[in-house]
Amino acid sequence: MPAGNDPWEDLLHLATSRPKRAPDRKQDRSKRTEQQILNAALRVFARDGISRSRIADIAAEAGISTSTLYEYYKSKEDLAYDLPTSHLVTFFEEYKVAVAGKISAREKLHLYLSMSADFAREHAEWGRLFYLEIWPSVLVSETELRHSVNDFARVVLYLIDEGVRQGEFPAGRNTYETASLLLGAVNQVIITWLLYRRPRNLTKASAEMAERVINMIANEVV
Amino acid sequence: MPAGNDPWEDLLHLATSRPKRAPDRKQDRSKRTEQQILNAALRVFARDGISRSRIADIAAEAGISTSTLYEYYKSKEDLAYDLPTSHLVTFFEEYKVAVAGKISAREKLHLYLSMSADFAREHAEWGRLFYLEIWPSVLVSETELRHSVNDFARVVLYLIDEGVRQGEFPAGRNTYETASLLLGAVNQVIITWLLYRRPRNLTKASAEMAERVINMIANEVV
DNA sequence: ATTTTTTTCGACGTTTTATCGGGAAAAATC
DNA sequence: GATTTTTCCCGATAAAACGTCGAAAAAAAT
Repeated sequence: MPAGNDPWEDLLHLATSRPKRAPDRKQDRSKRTEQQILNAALRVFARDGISRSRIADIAAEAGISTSTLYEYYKSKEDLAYDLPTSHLVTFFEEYKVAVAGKISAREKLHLYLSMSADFAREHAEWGRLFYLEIWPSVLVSETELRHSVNDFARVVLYLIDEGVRQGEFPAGRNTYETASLLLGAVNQVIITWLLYRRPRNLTKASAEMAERVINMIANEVV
Repeated sequence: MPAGNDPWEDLLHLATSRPKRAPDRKQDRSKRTEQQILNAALRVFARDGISRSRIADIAAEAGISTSTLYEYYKSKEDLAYDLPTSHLVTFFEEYKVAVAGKISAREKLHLYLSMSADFAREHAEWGRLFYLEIWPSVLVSETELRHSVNDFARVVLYLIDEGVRQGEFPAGRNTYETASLLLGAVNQVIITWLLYRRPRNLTKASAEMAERVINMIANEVV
């Protein structure tokens, strides 16, 4: 699918087609091994945190030797930063499907924020890795992963702009500031849940928060 | 100073008196060495990130041998998590002084959020360490540092409650949710600045954000 | 069946982390 | 001001984790 005329479609398409640095493996056996590594790494990273995790543990968990793991990833860091991408692509794909029926920017935005929290809840191991270790990391800015991370924020930016254009949100506010407000508020809820499992019902809490903040923005007197 | 009757005073007092796991060093020479270690560690951690930093580098930067460093901290992690505390205490002390004149919860809250951003700007190396590596870390919940981190959020919680009691903010909202909203929004601005140095003027941007969100909360129709 | 390509792994070298005991420097005691 | 005691520092060295390489095993191609 080439770049069309609809910038919204283009944005989502881009987000769902980030190249997963394909290692160009020929045999099926390799694809299985790779999957085993990723699954094992996710478990170990989420359990011990990236810095405390040992390559040997991940390899053992995956049922292979350490040297085989190095055949696939050149370092622990490499593995850690490659890991979140595929999940993130999945999230964008799910969102793409779910958002299809929605018309207003408001609805799209609300869905986006709620779904991101729900995705973190459903994939809690991934969530811990992504929200608590990868996203805030100083080092992301130097990796390929940063494109996916940027896509994540760019969607919010776009939807706010759209909302303003369609008169759903008042004009006259810095879009970046508004995006930070939305993302910051919802992410804070997600992070607290990942760390302390509170509030108990993340789905409800994040949907409420999204609803509340979007309302505030819509009703803001400029 | 013992625990008095003013819960606000007590809260601030607690935050400024978190025990810095004192290694009980007797000689002045040691105090100097310790300070050299902390300074060196801050520089190295901020430059390379915790995981990439090497004990040997920190020791060299501090002008001591690695074994001496181990005399003071039993591991790299230990050092990393001990580092932010003293700065955080300094922040609370500065805030304590600055807030003395303020009466309304709104003013206190605005000052708090603005000052926290400004503090991160003035101590950018510390800021990178604290906001990007320590705070979100899965591991904080197991360290002493978490008390200081909790103090940080507790102040916001308290001030929102106070604002509600005094009629500055509407009642009927979950205080935790409101606190997440405020903290999340302002922290997002700080984090973005630490990572990308944008927006250019953090002082202005964070003050604006604080102002905006506090206004929204004050004018919210429940 | 043989050759070629792909994948895996054990053995080994390197880097980083951490320990330990002896000796120097400072403080305390006389 | 000489001694004893305590505190502090470092070189040598052990332990652990990281990373490499060549050869063997498995799969695919001929």
